[in-house]
Amino acid sequence: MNYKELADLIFPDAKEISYYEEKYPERNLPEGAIVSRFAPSPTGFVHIGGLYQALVAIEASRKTGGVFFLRIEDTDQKREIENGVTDIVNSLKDFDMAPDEGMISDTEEIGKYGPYKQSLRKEIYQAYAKYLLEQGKAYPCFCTPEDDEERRVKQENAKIRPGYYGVWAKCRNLTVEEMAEKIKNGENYIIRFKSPGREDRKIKHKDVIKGNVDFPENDQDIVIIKADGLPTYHFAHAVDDHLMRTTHVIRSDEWLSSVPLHLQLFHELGFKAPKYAHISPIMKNDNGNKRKLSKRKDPEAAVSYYKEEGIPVNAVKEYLLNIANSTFENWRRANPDKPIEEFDFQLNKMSVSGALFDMVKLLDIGKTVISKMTAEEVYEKSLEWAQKYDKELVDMLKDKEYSLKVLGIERGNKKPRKDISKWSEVKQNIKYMYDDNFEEYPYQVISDKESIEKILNLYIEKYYDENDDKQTWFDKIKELAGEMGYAKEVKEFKANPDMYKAHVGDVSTVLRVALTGRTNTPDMYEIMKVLGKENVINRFQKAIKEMEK
RNA sequence: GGCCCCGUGGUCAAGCGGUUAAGACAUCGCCCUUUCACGGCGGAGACAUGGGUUCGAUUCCCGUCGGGGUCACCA
Repeated sequence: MNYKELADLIFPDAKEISYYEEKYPERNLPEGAIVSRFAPSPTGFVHIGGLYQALVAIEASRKTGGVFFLRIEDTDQKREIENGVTDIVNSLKDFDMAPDEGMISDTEEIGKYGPYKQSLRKEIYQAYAKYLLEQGKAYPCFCTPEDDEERRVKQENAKIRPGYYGVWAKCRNLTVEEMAEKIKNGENYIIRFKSPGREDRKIKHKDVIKGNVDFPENDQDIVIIKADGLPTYHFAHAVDDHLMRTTHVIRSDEWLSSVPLHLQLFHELGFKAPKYAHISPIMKNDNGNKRKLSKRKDPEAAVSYYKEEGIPVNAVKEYLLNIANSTFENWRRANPDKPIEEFDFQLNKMSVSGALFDMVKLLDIGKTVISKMTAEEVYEKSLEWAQKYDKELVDMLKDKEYSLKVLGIERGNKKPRKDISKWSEVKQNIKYMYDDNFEEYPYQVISDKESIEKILNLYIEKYYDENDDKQTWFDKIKELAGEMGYAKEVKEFKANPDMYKAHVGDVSTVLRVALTGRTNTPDMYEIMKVLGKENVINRFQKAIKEMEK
């Protein structure tokens, strides 16, 4: 009995690896092209950190004329959730981040390097495991989970490094005959990698983001094929990223410490190792401590949150890009109207330390992004959002022509209005333009019934003319203020505060409150224009009646 | 605990041996203005700490402290 025969005994049907090497040839890509991927497990909702990684991978690959693909890492069926893959695919779509290759639905995929779902690649992993077995670089391990647990406890009690290595690697030293014997006897086993490493030796690794990092060599005989016949992450990573011809593995930095193992795996498998770029995760401040955004505690951890809140897709991407490459902000200021695709993203300029998530800043970007949109765009996007999340808004927006006017107030000029940061704010922002049943009339400086009635009546009867231009319109309000004995100019009022009870601004406020039920609104002249004469007068009359109650 | 990563204003961060230590968000004040949002101007606010190396350290080295990650038949 030799290794070859043992390998045949374990995987009798596995193909030669040359078959796969030929089936998945090196990619014919321009020099320097980055092939990267997003490789999530379908074990829960898509995390903002995942989206961040995917965005970085996309940017890196697109900027270099490479490929970005989506691989599903579903080798742990226990943790899998329903619709996991669909969620991932749709989340990427929602952010206009559909992959060039890989899964495009729960069952469909595109690209020549598939299958892109690991559970469908079982025979490939087995072929490579067999290849390792044949060379004596892997071996079957008959230790039961109980054995492993016992070992762990012993190691812990003795305060020595835990794991399956050295003298603790019991099955490592079994003879081929003993192994074959046990297998023939029907004993359960898994396949372990026979690590050639030594803990007292160092390896050097140059990470694209973290820079030079030295580690002790890996000496753990890690499991490569589990009892269910599926590979562990490490083995699948090596086989897949080799076969899919990944050039850059861009992943969360929780993987940094397994780099020695991965490098060893690539080497023993005879693969050229990819470059690694370990990204620091997005953190959150929790009572003075930094921690990862948590699925349980933080709603904003789920990408679905942004969709539900209606935070513009581009705002999220700009915010993330900003964290990824701090030069983005400067670029954006210099190029306020360019699409983000034109930004020259640099993988190696990423920050090494983890950023704290800043919702305030995100929302600020949201404001800016929305302020640059046309009324038509704002209309379409809000409607699209509303159809999913707010029927009342859908109703409001029914009259498109009118809505475009409403949303067009103070929009499209040099200093566009910046008051909406997300689609879920639209309704509150424009409600009064559709509905004149105000909960209250919060009058301010001028608040006595008599003065208000007088102002409103005078305005309707004597001053309001829907055909006035803006200057005339405002001059008339000044006149009205004068007629009431208020200061016609705010400056004058400020110069002689004792001479007047109020000023033209206070008169405007009365009109504004009567018209909109609010103290703060966009330009009132435009509001009146959009509302139209009939509405304006009706609203003022209603306000007068309201005073009499 | 071992190993690894990180540490510039509240936050994101430029800077990488000599700088008045940028900028953005947030905050405060003023200006603009019929209100708000915007815009303009200005203010306050930082190199975790102790040792080295150096003529000179935010920048380089070591320790300390602080934060994070990792040590599964999970990814």
